Amino acid sequence: MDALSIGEVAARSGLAPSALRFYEQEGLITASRTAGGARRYPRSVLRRLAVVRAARNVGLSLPEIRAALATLPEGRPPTTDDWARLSSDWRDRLDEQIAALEQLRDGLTSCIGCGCLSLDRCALSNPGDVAGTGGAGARWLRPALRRAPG
Amino acid sequence: MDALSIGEVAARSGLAPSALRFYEQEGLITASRTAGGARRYPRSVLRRLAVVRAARNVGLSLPEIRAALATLPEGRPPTTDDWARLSSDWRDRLDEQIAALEQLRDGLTSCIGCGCLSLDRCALSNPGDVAGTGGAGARWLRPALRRAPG
DNA sequence: GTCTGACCTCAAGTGAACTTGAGGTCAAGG
DNA sequence: CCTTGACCTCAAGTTCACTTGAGGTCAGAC
Repeated sequence: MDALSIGEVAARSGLAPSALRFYEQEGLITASRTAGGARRYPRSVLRRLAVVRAARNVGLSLPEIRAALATLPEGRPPTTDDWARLSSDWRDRLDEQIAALEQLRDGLTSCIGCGCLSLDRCALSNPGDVAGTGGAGARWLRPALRRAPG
Repeated sequence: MDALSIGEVAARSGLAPSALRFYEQEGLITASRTAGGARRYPRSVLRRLAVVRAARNVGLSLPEIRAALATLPEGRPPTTDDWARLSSDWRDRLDEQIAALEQLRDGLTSCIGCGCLSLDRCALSNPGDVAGTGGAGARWLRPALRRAPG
């Protein structure tokens, strides 16, 4: 009654079963097992997944989310205080992202029609630096928004 | 005098030589060759690369940028009108991204402390849907901002 | 004449966040 | 008993925007 199968959690959360297994592997959620080896999730996993999704939307990576979740109690839903702390951190992040985009947009607006696009000085080509990357692979900054389930 | 080597273009644009070769391969820029086979770029490539960077900052993919560049004259710098058209399109994109982030932030703000995070109704978990993905691989929405060169 | 540095090509690797596929188990229904 | 469906594991594939590495060419300085 209180134990959900992976299929049920997938349906209710909008995540694919493969994503749920992956999240477990990454330490974002946990599951008990039936005698046969099938995963059983407590209902609270849905709320936890909602938190994960919110964090992803804010632009956190899975390791960062894991760290944030580690500050929450594993077994029971987060208290009002827990949630207030996390969500206020995330709001700050969003504010930063919005500010960066606005800066870029304003630079763009002031550039329209001027053809000024010079490498060192145009606000468009050189938005306020936001983060460094380093290493190989695709290097982009935080994604703005991710899709929510249908 | 008017022909730049790949090393010079890399230094002036802040892009790695490998990135310049890659962009050429992807059809974003072109280069002539010396007798020995080394690339020679006209000075205008710097402006073109600035446009590419601006477009990346706005969140366009390389194929999208290629399409946008295809509407510009290849040999000479874009006219004021060309640039006005592109940059106004991009500004609209930025406006959309900003609006989506603000919606998310406002949902987050209204959620702080309420612990309401319910799967179907919370604005945080379900921001206004912005785009669909589909297919395999990493699926995130447009990155917010990319770093400019030092 | 050889060394150095800048350049070349082509194939394969990188990171993130998952998905896909192959091959197998388990419980319930007919 | 056999099939169907839901589940399991583990390895490999996917996208994007590049980087890295191996192996080679070429021009100028010493």
